[in-house]
Amino acid sequence: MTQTRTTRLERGRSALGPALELVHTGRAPTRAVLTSELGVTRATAGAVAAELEALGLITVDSRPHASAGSQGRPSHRLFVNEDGPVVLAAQIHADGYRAALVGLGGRIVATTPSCGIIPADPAQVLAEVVEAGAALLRETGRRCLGAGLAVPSAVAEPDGEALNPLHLAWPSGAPVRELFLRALAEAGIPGVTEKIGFTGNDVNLGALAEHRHGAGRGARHLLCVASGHRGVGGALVLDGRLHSGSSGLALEVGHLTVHPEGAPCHCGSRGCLDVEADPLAFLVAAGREPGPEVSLLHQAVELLRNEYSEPGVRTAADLLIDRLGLGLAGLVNILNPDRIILGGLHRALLEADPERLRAVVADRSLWGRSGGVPILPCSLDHNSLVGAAELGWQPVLNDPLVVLD
Amino acid sequence: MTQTRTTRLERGRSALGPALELVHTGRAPTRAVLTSELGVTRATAGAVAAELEALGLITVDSRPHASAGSQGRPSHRLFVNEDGPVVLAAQIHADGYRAALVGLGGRIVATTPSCGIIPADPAQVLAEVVEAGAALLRETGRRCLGAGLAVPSAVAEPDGEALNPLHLAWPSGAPVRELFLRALAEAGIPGVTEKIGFTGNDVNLGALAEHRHGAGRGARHLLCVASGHRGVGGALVLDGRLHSGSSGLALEVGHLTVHPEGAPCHCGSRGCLDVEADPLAFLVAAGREPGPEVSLLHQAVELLRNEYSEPGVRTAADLLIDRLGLGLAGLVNILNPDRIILGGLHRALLEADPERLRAVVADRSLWGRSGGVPILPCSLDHNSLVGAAELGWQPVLNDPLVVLD
DNA sequence: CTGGCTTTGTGCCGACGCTAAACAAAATAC
DNA sequence: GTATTTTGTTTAGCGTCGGCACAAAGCCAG
Repeated sequence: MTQTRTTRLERGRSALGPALELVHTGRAPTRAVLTSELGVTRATAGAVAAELEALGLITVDSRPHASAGSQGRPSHRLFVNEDGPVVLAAQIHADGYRAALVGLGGRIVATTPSCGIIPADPAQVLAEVVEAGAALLRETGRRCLGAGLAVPSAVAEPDGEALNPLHLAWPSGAPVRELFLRALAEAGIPGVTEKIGFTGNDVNLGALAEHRHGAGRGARHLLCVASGHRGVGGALVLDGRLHSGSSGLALEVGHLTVHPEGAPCHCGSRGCLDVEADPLAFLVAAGREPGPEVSLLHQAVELLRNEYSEPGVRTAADLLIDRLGLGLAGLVNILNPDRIILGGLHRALLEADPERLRAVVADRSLWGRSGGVPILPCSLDHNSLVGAAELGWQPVLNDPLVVLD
Repeated sequence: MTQTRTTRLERGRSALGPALELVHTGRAPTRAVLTSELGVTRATAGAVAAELEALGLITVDSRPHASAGSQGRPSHRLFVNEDGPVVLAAQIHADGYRAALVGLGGRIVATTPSCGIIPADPAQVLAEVVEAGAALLRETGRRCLGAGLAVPSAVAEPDGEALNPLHLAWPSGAPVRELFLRALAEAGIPGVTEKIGFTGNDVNLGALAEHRHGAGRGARHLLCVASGHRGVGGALVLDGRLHSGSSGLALEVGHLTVHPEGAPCHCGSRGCLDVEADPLAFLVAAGREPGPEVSLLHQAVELLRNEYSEPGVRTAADLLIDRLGLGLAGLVNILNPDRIILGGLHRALLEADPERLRAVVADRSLWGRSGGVPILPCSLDHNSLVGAAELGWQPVLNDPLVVLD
């Protein structure tokens, strides 16, 4: 119990938020790093750390630990408080929905199994998933500071409507943010009064999670591309902030042309990435009849992992890698990211033949410098869920004193 | 002479920079607006304005002026100081080079005529253009606070090398930023010691200028596309900041596929925007033999403006509008900007048939909401030059107290 | 083991940049 | 002319952070 806090920090915009974000994203393991990262003095960093500890958000390990061999006094280490508050995260996807409690640092504290049936009524789905989350809160007794939701469709800003949720039987334009907030209010979940944030596209939120806690950590301009059930989604994190466009419709990368003579697409064009490099396209290219029992993504990934040695599967994979590479090269020319992360089927394609994909991207993007961008598989389980939690954490990261209510 | 400044503001990060930027971009005509835009109290806004006035950067008109009919005490109006310091702006383009002095607010105070010959040695060109700028400084007796340079090629970060300057006889990889800084030092221009900024791609800088002073003012996500001599350039301003990618190569939009069966491009693909919608493509489509006397851009724009009624010209224009629209639609799907500004030949195409272009973009981008993005012609003369000046102004906008040296 | 050296953490004081609140000024509304 | 609205200024005060001195805790040299 360190009660020796002397400089009382009061509510307002101070270094508290940035400091918490550094610990949250694992970039501030000690007070010393906090000092240099924030650009403040040791005195300030110490006071900020003490305040965050007093708020119950972080813990400090004062015991001497095996130091890294450098001389000088060893630092005390800072951790997010594993037993601290959580946010409620919810995800709707093609195979079902899932609720979880996520702590600082992006750690999933508790989760429900994925429920496999999606009712056609968005309000009912959201009420069910929020109730599942509320049950987790009751079981664990954790304090809840916010909530976030990931949906498998574009989310129109500023009102948060789900546009063209192709994988679900939902109507286009369903006001998911409003329905989610209403469900939270009905379930008595606190900390969700604000009208901003809280709902986002799953690929976007997965990208945000990867940037903060996964393979995208440290990237300045991060591009994520992932194929789920049908179609291809993209997301872009610029200087730590999600770019979702002026109305939430950015990175609709599914309609890049990657095969001019290719299959027709519902958008009216031909050979779009959406129809040339998604799970269905892979199964068809490999000559398999897609079955209805499990998701197309699951079938495609299993086929790729288990039967890659078969020539037909290998050929289909090469074809999709080439198409995907062409699309990524186009994005590289436009966005010039310093890292690319792939999810879903595209992750499996990358892992099947990393060199082929990298070569295609480097070959078709301008100048080797830009073409040499690292391409990595995503590294988090349930990254959309963790990303949804980031939405709920954001007010706390902006001003940790909101914890005091 | 208002000497009644009481609250002395000292060097450091205060509201001075944001306040100056608001006046600079014309978004703070009065102290009252400054108060609300900065989110500070009237007392602070007043002190900040007084300090900026004392620094010689802005002027205050205390005389009563014809108020806008609203009740309450009329505001005093704030202006950038027309007789204040300037920055040296330089531009290299296909037709020559030009130097200018640019004040706050993006106003061109003095400019040289465009010199029509570009020597093959970058160092010599930059020495000449800087010397022309130095001569302007001597003539006008203005104080110089910085400098900026616009070049017609991608500029690789972080070192500032010109990549593939197709329009010039320069070698690719010429270290233009270093050469520019050296020329400035030789000419004794002050305020250019820092190693960051100061050199950028002309379309990027034009976009920045349009965002701050022209048709892009107020846009949150601004996309600019322009065709100059050959090829097509793009630029993106996000939340007021230029996105030039992780290595300065973003928005190389010239290789979007807009005509799958189109002409081969040096990038290895076919039907790229670069070869389908630039001035040469237009002249060829209209059945004209491009002459060597003036620039291709000039020939194309003149043809479009003077002979639009001729069927062949009209048909060629429609063709290019369709190609350009396809490329813009692809960009809209990826970037979801809230405004698009066109320059060069594309501006002329827009003005020739605005409805056709808007219809193509709306038709080929997803969802009307995203497709309804406003498309405007650029509105500044010499926007690249003004944008280059913005690079020079940036340190002053970050901390106006640098004026004190 | 002892005495430097280096790095980290803390207590104290002051300064800077802002807010809050009262007051003053200049216009319109009635 | 008086009330109301909006803008600008003055004064007091507070919060956050920098500067500095000092203490603590580990290496390293002898």
